[in-house]
This record gives sequence, C-alpha cells and structure tokens, in this order.
Amino acid sequence: MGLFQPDTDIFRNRDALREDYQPEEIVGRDDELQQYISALQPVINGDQPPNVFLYGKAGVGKTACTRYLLSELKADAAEYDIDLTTIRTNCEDLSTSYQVAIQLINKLRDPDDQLKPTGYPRRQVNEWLWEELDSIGGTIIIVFDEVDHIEDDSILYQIPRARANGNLTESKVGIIGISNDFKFRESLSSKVQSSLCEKELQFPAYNANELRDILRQRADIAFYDGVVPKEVIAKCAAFGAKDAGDARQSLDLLMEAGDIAVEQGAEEVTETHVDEARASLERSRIVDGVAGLTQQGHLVLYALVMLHEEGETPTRARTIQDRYEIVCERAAIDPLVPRRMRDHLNELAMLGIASRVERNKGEVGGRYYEYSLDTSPDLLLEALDETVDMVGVTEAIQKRLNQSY
DNA sequence: TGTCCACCGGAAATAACGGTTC
DNA sequence: GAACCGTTATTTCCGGTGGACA
Repeated sequence: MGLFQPDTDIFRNRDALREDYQPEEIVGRDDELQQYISALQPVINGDQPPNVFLYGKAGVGKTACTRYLLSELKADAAEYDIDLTTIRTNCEDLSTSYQVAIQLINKLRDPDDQLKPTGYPRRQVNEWLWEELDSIGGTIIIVFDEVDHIEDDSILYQIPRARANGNLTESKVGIIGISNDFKFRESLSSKVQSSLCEKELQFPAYNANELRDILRQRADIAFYDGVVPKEVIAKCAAFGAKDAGDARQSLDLLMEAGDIAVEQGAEEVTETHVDEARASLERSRIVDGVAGLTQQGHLVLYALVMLHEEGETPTRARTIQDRYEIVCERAAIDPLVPRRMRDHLNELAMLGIASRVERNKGEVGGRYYEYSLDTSPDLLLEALDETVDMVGVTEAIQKRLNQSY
C-alpha cells in the first residue's frame, strides 16, 4: 500500500462549505435582497452610484449577498452598455485610512509597482489613489468589507466627495460599507454619516429554520446523497442559531464534522462527528487566539495559568501583577507597568480565554475586577509552548520557579 | 446622605521601528 | 546619511465609578 490513498467518498465538492463559495441562489434573505437591489438601481440608470451601508452580525449573509448582487449587476450593466468596475477590499487587517488607500492602490497597480505599507506622505498616497481611480473611468463601486476595523474614517468621506472636490473627473465612485458592529455607525463623524449612510440595510440574524435551509442547500452540493442525515444538519444549525444566527459558524462546523468523518473512514456524518468537530474548532480558536498575542501577552497569560493551577483564581489584577513580575524576572524580560498589564488581561477576556467579574467592597475595598481562567490550562500551556517567543522560556520559568518554592 | 476606597479606563505623550526621499 | 513619514506598543497622567459604611 502506498503512502497516499484517496479519502473515502463522502465529499462531492467540499468547497461548497467554504466561506468564499458563491451559491447560485441566496437562501432566506429575500427582503434584504429586494432592498439592496433598489439601492443599487441608480447604477443601471447611469447615475452617480449610491453609497450603501450594511449592518448585521457576523455570518448573516452580508458579504454573500453583496458578492451575488454585484455579479448580477455587472452582467446587467454590460447589457445596458454601462462601464462598471467593482473593487472588493477587506479591511480586516487594516486600521487606518492610509493603509486602506495603499491597499486599494496596490490592487489597481501592476504587481511590480506596489507600494510599501508606510513611509509616504498622506497627501501623496491620496494623489496616487485618485490617479488610479480616474484612469479606470466609468462607474466604480468599492466594497469595504469589515469597515469597522478602520479607526479613522477620512477615506470614507473623501472617496464619495472626490468628484465634487475635483479629484476625479473621469470616474464616478460609490462605496458599499459592510460592518459587523452596530455601534460603528455612531462612531462615524457626521460628515461621513451624511454621505455614506444615505442607504442603510440591516441584516437580521438567521433563525434556526433559515440556517437549516442554508445548510441543506450547501450540504447537497458538498456531500454525496445520503451522507448527511437530518439530525446532523439540525445540530449544526442549532449551534449557529444559539450564538447569533451565524451561518458561517454552522458551515464551518459541518465542514469540520465532514473532515473528521473522512479521517475515520466513516460512510456518513454522525452527531458524534459534530460533537468532535465542535471541540476541535473550539480548540483551534483558542490556539489561534494565543498565537496572536504579543510576547508580553503570553507572559501575562502564563502568570494567570500558574495562579489558576495553584487554585488562587479568581483573583484581582494586583495579585496577577505580582506574579507576572516574578515571571518576567525569571524570563529576563522587563515587566510592563500595571496599566498596560491590565490591557493584556482585558484582551484575554475578550478572546474568551479568561473571564472577569466586577467586585465592589465600597469604602473598605473599592471597585475592582476578579479574573479567572476560562479555558483548559493544559491546552493553554500547549499553545504557549508552541509560540515562537516562548520557546524554552516556559520551561526555564517553570524550572526556576520550582527551585524557589 | 455623603464620603471614600482602589481600581478602571480614556487620552496624550513618548520611544522604537520600518519605510521613503533627496 | 539626514530629514521626514506613519504605525505600534508602551508609559504617564488623571478624572470616573459605585457600593459599603458611618
């Protein structure tokens, strides 16, 4: 027998479960699509393209609907002789308008003429952006996915006004902003609110029935007939519905369950596979979270894990600070000031690795938080050991701490 | 009712870094 | 190589908070 063998045949087309898969038909978003279509109508009329804002929690079909409608719109525009260009950009790893502008320019330029992420004056970057956009001509729609990651909104009012300000003469540009964060709208300056939010669409969460329909649709494409029983679909749907009507979560879960079934050589996906898939996804969420922390974050986490192991949690930031400083000393790294250490603790809480509870002892104790570990310490230690900046460090700390106790 | 504890968390300042331009 | 540019992590400063206690 060779080293490689084909997997058992349960997947017909695994890609149909991936996030970027474009289904032929959008399920459960009829009203939203209708509103969306009328918002985009000016494009077909050859008018100034609209600025549209989409709100809704993660995995409720904002991106999928946009992708679907824009491809339809492009086909229809071609039919009516309208010169339409669409540009999609994800702002996930971007935090400023400057970086967004650079990413846009790089998308429009030759691969051998790319800009570096920093170093140029702001003005220059804007100039380049106008040049690139103007050289396209016609109608342009720019989609900013996850706009809420951008901390300053200057690009969001500069683009819609570029034509009025004489920066663009050949092109008409409209923006579609997609946001997971409802509060993002209020954080926008009034300048942006008036121009960008002319059309707003709310995407509500999917209910369990809609989720089931979506899963069924995708599963029928992804798997061979009879491989995924009803109960499995229902279980995955319930998982997504419980959290926030999140279709992406459900689809990820189903895909993972399918992978596990393949690994085990099973002929169909069972509820047990779904349970295992859930544990596995949870695990990788934590591992990824830990991997994304800075070195100082790792040290803070390490201190918290130690306190947990000793049964000292829940505990306040001050005691964690003390332990953290010991850890830093053993690791020969300068400790951070308490204010900053608290920021790292809060980050752990945000990631769901730690949790915190407010306490208030009034005049004798004041107000403070108590932190505790929310995750298996074994998994965390394992993840810490794998991170580059902690290789060898955890062991060294452990050894030297054991000696001094 | 008012006081007060002790941390919380926003904001401004600073340092270090990777980059460009002349 | 000096001046300039933007970003990020960090430090420093300081007003805010809310329940227990008198």
